[in-house]
Amino acid sequence: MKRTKAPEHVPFRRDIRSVAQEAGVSVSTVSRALNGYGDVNAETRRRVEEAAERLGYQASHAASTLRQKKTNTVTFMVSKPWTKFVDPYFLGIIDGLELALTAKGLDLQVTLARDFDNELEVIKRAVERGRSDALIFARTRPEDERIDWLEKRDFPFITVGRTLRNSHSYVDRDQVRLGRDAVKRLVALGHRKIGTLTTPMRYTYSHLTMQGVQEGLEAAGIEYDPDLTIECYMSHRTGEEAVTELFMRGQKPTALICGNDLIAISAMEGLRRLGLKPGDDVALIGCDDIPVAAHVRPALTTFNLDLEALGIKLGQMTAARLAGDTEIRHELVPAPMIIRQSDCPGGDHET
Amino acid sequence: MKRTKAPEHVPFRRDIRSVAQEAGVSVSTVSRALNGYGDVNAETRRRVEEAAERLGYQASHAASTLRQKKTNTVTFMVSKPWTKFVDPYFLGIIDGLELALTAKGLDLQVTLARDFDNELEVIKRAVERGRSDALIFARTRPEDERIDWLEKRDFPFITVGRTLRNSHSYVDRDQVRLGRDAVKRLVALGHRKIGTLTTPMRYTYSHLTMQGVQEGLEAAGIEYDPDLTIECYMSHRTGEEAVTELFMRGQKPTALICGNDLIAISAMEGLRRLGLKPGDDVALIGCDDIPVAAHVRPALTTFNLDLEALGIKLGQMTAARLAGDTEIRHELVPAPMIIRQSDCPGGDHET
DNA sequence: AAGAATACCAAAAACGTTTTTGGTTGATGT
DNA sequence: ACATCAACCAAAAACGTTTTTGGTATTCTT
Repeated sequence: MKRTKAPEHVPFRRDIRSVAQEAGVSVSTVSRALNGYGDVNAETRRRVEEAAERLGYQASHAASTLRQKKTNTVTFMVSKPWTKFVDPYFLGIIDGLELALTAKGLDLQVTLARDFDNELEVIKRAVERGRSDALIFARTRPEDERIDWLEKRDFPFITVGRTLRNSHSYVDRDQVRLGRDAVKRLVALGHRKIGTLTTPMRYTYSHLTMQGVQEGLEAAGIEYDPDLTIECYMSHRTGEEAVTELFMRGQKPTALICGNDLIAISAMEGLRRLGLKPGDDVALIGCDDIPVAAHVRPALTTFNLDLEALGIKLGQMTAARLAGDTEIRHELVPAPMIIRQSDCPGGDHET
Repeated sequence: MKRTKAPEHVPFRRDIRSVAQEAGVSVSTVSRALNGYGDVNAETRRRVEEAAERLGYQASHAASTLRQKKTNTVTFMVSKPWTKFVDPYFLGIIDGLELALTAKGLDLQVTLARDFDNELEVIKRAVERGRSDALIFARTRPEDERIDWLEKRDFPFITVGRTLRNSHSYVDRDQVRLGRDAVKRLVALGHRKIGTLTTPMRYTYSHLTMQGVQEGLEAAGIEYDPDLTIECYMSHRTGEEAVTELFMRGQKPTALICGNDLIAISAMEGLRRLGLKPGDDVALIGCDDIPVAAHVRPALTTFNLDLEALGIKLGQMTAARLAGDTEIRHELVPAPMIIRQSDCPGGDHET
């Protein structure tokens, strides 16, 4: 039992040299064999692969990264304010993303940003330390300093969501159309006084949804009343509080379009507290189709989003970008409406 | 403008040598200054830090890992079957985990396992390629091959949840006590016929909860009837279907203890379909206090779990382990009951 | 059968750090 | 004034790969 300077508890070396020795070839041949380059005999390759298998060898990621100057890793950054409440959204995306990336031999790595200010910090750190080849993040804002920084550095990235300039590749849902569709549906049901409980306006997608809502109202010949719109922050103003505030203003909408499902569900509670029956006295439409939306009473009418498909598209775009595709690409995925029970006819008798 | 062999589009080198040049010191001094070692003048250190800042320099992670033989990174593995339905659980933990780890100068990295079989694969890959110094994962099973493999390799890891042998460090919730408390509460409300909709029995925590339930029943002098227990898989048998099956068996429980909140919420719907009023005809108790639990009608009585606290504990244990603590540690966090409306008195008139 | 082409492979260089080794400078004690 | 010591720092080695360079058998061409 000869241990060639075995360090501490490690039973034996698992570096490329031990594989070379085991297979009876040179180090460089092992590398070529394992990385699938040419110039290596099929028989030799087999021997090398077997030796590697036997030793449980995998090339050190650090060493190979250092040499190749690429990590074969893509980082997805998720911001904390996001995690807390819209969880399925985030997880669905990385599910699809992971699928598409591994298919291309890329690793996915998820990092967290503690808070708003921390986001740029996290990005800088990841990029400057060279921990990944591309970055993906969501919750874009109309003016987004993360994007400014990355563009200046010419570092590959793709976002979920748009900005004002849209000078970069993104994947997004067709929020404008979603807003229009929601209004159209409610108008068709007889509603004229339609309120909106939006997600925070610092995000681009909130603006786009509102744009859709306004377009929908205009198309129906209804004047948009800003007083019927209220911004919700899940941390300190949920749908419940928003509804209360809306009615305290003296507004009596017969229908509410909600920026996400959690807002809608908590708005239901707010309505009940005011003695109104959600889905009966007041129609509600959500936005995300979170898992619980179907199980709530009344079951929530909302918009579906195929998160996995979105993630896959994201992964494919990223892989293409890393393979040399320099084109800036914009992809919109549709958001079909899921009709359940929370939207109801109404409006006429209330006016 | 002299660019010393600038590769491609990169404006200038960002390696340690350029920092050394900028600061007018040697490479080794830069390293010592930046990593906070002694033997470097305060003034010199300041100069170096400024130079690094000016150049936007961060030590290459690959290079420093290669040299130090440690990554200063901890990997949290999340299994896909988990992500889909019990999202907040997962995210809450990594929130706390990240907090504790960054406080100790460690990076958190999250990876996904596509499915059951993939889990070991992912672990092997991460460990063999040396991408992190320690591993954390959840959803432990009574016999867990991931643990066997890691123990054989003597690789540092900590789990969320227990196994049969418990030969390793873990953090867990006191599920047994939770089961007992749930029964105690329902018995106090007058229930005698108590059903259980468990989470999949392949996970240890399901067993522990059931153990608690049985202990609770025994303490109340009620015989445990296996026919009142039914296993739910969120993928193909939700609480709704489980309830249906339970009543089709001829069982008429007056109360249901549910393995998680989503089971409870979908069970409510199942009850309604049978013409029963959840929280009125049949009492329900959930398990996780997911964000929506309070907004559902009837509001769900359930058990809280301070996920962030759990994550923090996890992070601290991991950091200690990496700092040389070889002790095997077991930590249980409490699970206080959150009483809302879904549990109701009953039972007597039904028997 | 000789030269050229091909297939295969070994040796060495390079990637960007950290850490060890050893040396220089300036201050301190006698 | 000399030896000692402390403080600071530069040079070089090492980490484990990948890739380039160059060389040696083997096969192919004529």
